[in-house]
Amino acid sequence: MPGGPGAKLKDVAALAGVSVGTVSNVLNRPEQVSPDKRNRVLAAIDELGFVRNESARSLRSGSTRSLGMLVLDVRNPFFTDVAMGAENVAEDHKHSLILANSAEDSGREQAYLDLFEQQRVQGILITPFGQVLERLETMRSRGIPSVLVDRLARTDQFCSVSVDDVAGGKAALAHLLDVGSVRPAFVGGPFTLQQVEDRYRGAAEAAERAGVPIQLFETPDLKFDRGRQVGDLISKLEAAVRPDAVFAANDQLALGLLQSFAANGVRVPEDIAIVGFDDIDFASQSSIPLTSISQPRQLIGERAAELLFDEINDQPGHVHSQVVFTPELVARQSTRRR
Amino acid sequence: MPGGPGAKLKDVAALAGVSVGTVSNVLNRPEQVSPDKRNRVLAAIDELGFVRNESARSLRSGSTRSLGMLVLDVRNPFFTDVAMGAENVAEDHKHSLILANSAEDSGREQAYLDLFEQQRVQGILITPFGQVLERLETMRSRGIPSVLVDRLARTDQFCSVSVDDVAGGKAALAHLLDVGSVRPAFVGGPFTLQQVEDRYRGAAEAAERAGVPIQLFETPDLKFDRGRQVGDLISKLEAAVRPDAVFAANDQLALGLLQSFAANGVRVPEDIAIVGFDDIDFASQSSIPLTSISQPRQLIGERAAELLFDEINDQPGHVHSQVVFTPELVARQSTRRR
DNA sequence: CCTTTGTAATGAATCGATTCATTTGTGAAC
DNA sequence: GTTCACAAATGAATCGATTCATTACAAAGG
Repeated sequence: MPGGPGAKLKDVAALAGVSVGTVSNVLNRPEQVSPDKRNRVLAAIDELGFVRNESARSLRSGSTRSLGMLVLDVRNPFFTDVAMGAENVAEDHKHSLILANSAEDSGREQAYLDLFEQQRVQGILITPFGQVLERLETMRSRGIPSVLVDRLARTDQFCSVSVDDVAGGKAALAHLLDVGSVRPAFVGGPFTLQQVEDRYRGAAEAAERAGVPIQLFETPDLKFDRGRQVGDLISKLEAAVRPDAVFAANDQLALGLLQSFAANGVRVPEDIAIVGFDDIDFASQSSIPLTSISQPRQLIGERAAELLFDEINDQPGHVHSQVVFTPELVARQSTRRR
Repeated sequence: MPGGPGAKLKDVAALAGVSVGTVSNVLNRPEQVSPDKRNRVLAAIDELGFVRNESARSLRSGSTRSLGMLVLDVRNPFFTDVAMGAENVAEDHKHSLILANSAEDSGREQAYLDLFEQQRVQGILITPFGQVLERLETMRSRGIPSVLVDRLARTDQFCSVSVDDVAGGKAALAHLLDVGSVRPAFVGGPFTLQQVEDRYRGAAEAAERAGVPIQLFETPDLKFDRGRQVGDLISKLEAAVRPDAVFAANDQLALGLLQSFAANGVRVPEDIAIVGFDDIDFASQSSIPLTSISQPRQLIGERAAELLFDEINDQPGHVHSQVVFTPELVARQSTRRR
């Protein structure tokens, strides 16, 4: 069973007493080989511990069996969930997914695209960070298509899978009003992030429609610590002017707010209700379970991978499409009606 | 700049008016090429948009520039942090890291090892799930070494990087006693997991040394929901017999306990103190920040990758070594002295 | 002026699997 | 008995870069 290190196709053929072409056929089109020889070949493979050399395979055949996926931050559970969805679809197509992390760094982003190009991946799933759309178009013209993930393609040059953040923002604020808020606030930023912009816009629309003003607390990023800072700020306001509900642009911020409020004796939801966005696992696992806007993370990854395979296989006839999911509000204790 | 799709080395050579060997040298040993030709070649590469074919490169040269990493669960922030550490080291060595997720499934684990073998990765970082040590030894004998991550190698056949869970357990319980606990409990399971076993053993030793009995709540897994279930159970106990402190085998469980206690009106830390294990981000981000045992996650990944490169480069002279980090207790509000 | 030494450059052979045009073999049909 | 159709098997050519033995050339030494 062990076999010497590095048996090759030729060795298998010799041991099985067949030609190399036949061994190759057993590997790639077993149904075209007579059962007799097929078994002999399989036995030889087993005996020699033969493992096909993927480099040689893809060099000759001209195509690899892999996709590249480039995300903004592997540490964010949102992206690992999306990646798992994509991976499952890739697996169905007998492809493997190479997961890379641009870590919100243009240099790394470019480096990984270089790598994908050298490896001749069949296609790329990407949450773009820097200015890469032009390069992606070039890559497509050279035979490597890509699909934008968690980001709506403005042009019709790409397929994309994203979530309707405006609708999400609207739902969040509508819910807050519904549980009785009269002084809602929005916490988030920077507004250069399309998602923050959209979520705020949705919330503002809903507020305006109800004739309620909305306070704005802008943050330089979406991390936990910012949430805590803003929370400390809000806690110090006089009860008469203090918001009675907060919509945070993501769950990290919301958790920061929650921790600050707990530390400052502001009760949630009695004094202030909170809605987050993303519905990461830890939203529901917080001491006070957090109401949040839930995105179909795994589904996003699946659809993106499906679109990509569609483009890979269909090539000329492919029409780009933009899939937009509508997120859903999941009500929990942090907005329980007072 | 765009260039036709798929320029190859030969085309570059033709355009630059040099031989293919020279172009290859520019790519691999630029210092051995005269500046004049080097520049002409680089210009040609740029003009044609040439991208080297990694399959051809590694087929001929006999070695790839990649490592495989196989973790138990990409969704667990612990592993993504470890992976980031490993990735950084791989990058320093101009290698790329292929991250794969066995998702605690033996089938997937085997499938990814197949893949790594076919891709001829230079080495493998793995948190084993099923019975794979024997296979890993076979793979090493065929030229693909591996390092065990977050798991102590019992044999001296492997390098490994892990954490001293016994010491961690000891520290956790010592801390609880230190803040005044007289009826501590341990929550976790199954005990077939080496880590659970070790953490409990450490805690039990510390308790025994102090002459304090320790209650045991065994769970079938380490997930959040189990923590909540056990929490509900504990909350219902009469105050006189109820534990006054809990050491949870990981942070997920601890967060579950915390949520349950909050819901049942059991105050933390006044009524019950809690210590977790792993110190994931969400431990500190909980409403009541959680005391936890912190592991140097990134460092674990870095050291593991370094050991792997050591073995890859040193081959015959390599001596396997077991790196064991001692975890550190980070005290937070959940164990604040009453 | 010839030889030696060393650096640059060359290009044919090579890595290991796949492909495909060709050959071989088998049974059915006439 | 011969022909035909079709399935199975063959093996040389091929993918694109790297390698390395060889050649070309220049400078230095005698």
